Amino acid sequence: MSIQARRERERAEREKLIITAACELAEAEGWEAVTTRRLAERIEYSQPVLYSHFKGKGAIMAAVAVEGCVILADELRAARTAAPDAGSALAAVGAAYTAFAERRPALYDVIFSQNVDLPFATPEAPAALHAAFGELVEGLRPHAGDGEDLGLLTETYWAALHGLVTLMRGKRLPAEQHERRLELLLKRFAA
Amino acid sequence: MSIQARRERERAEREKLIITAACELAEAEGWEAVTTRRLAERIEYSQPVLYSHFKGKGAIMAAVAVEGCVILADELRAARTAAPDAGSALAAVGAAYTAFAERRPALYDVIFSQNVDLPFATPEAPAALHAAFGELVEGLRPHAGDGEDLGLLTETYWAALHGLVTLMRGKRLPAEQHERRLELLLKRFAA
DNA sequence: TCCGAGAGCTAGCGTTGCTAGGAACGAGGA
DNA sequence: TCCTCGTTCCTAGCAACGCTAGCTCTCGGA
Repeated sequence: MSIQARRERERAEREKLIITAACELAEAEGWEAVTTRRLAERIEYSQPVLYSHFKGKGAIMAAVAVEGCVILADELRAARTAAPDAGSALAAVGAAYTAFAERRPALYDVIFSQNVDLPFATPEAPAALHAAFGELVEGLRPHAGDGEDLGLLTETYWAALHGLVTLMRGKRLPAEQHERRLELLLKRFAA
Repeated sequence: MSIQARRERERAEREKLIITAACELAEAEGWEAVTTRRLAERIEYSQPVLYSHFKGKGAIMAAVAVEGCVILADELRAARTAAPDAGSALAAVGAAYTAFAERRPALYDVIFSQNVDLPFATPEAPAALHAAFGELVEGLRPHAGDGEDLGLLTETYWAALHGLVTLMRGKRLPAEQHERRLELLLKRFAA
């Protein structure tokens, strides 16, 4: 029985190892550099071992995405609660969001841009993702107009942040004016 | 001399053929289905012929993107000039933009999401892309506040549209509420 | 009629994600 | 103590990918 337990524990540890290795590799060299062979080499096991833990590369990316949601939610909450007043919380959360995207692009991409077979716009989505969205909701709550759906308003604000971030990372928008665009966006959403 | 001319004409036609084949294939089955082998089969030439026209698959995608910019610019201009008044032009352009993204997702992706080695946020960017951006600028002009940079405001509005579109296509936002989110965005940008 | 340039083909390289099949290890029973 | 059987993990390989080397064959020009 305890042998079984040890095996399961070791297996869980190795699974964690795969996820962190994939995350590190992606952040260091981008997702296109994350191949199953390099990943296997990094965890010092053979390639097929990955497939005994995950259905495929996509499932590994999904696992990294779930971990990433936790980090993002933490950072957004920290930013919001550290804001001096409710009025500046929106700006704080927005800045934290784009900072996360800039600082951890691979993590951001796998959560919000890549196709990773995870439930998103449903209750089954990762709890941390709902938590992250909740931080945006709280940031916007004081600025929702009468009769405005707070959830929809948050989705729209979130989409704007996402657009700024992805267009910038894809070189469609010059990075140097990012702060001023963020400022403009805030002015439009702070009613 | 005329032989030379005929050859160059045929070559140009074949190049066009490659681009339209890539575009059609991408729109029918997505860019991941566009392989050099399938493309070659489709144009009824062997694979290496593609490389005598384009440096690689990326260059083919870039060519498709340039074509796509022309279509997008046309549709945005049509929407804006058909708007009854300057006040509704912003809504018209925004709706036309997201409609384009929804109707021609492969084209939209290659222009705005994929990595395609094209100059974007510079004067060397495709002229049609500047034209498309110009339509957004004109839509926003009546709504720019005093001291607001119209260019930056347009970039921000554009980013918001882009975010709505990409999050929806990536299943991060439910499609059914799209119209209401667009409405909310418009209300915030129509000063 | 012959030659040479060039266009386009076949074949193949290295890499990708993923899988089949066998070897080796280790727990449990005789 | 030894055998057996199940599990774990590795070697090897498949099909498909982007891309390229090198040969063939056509065809315009002398």
